[in-house]
Amino acid sequence: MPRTKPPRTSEIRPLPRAFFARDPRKVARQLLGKILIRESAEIRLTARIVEVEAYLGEDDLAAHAAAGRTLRNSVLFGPPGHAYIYFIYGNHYCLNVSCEPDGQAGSVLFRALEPLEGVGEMARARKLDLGATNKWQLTSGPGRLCQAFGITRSADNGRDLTSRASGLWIGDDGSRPRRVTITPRIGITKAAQLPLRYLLTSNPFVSRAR
DNA sequence: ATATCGATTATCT
DNA sequence: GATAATCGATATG
Repeated sequence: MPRTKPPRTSEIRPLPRAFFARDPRKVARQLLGKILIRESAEIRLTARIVEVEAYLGEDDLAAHAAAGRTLRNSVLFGPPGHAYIYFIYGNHYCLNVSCEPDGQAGSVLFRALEPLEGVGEMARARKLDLGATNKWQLTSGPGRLCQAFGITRSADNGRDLTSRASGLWIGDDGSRPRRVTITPRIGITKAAQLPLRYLLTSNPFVSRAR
């Protein structure tokens, strides 16, 4: 059955750290249908994860971990379940969650969300006039969803996404995706053929192929 | 409808 | 100095 109404807060439980201490491909697949939550005294934003990509360890030439550990990518090599945020093209932030056990690199990139709660706030953050027709523009892309959620590297890199207390976390409301499509990753030049992009089949909130 | 391009900066060669 | 896990705008069919 379609989920048109937002889940109740009490029904959403944080994903445990063990969920992320695995192969990014498995984490990516299972993150579909989960919920990204930003909450504070002033704001509550929730959105369902509808599109992600897996980035593997140092053997994955498309991954930031490919060149080994640096100051920028150190979160990738740390404990699982933490936010790795990077700045790209002089304009945009992108959000990953670290995977694999501590010491081993790997992550999942958040590419698109389906907005649930706080749509007005997201539109304000995106500087968009919200109409029924353009709701998908809020969070259909890795840069867009970060802007909608106010995610920046300085504020959020390294944040623990398994803790409600962190104010940015990933929850499970018990829903299970109906059908999943797997395609090559988008926007990369190296290892571009690997099928590591996971999305909810026919979901209108996924990003458009570029 | 698709194609191309400029913005703007952290990071790496 | 070149590149980049992008986006939004403009040009063209």
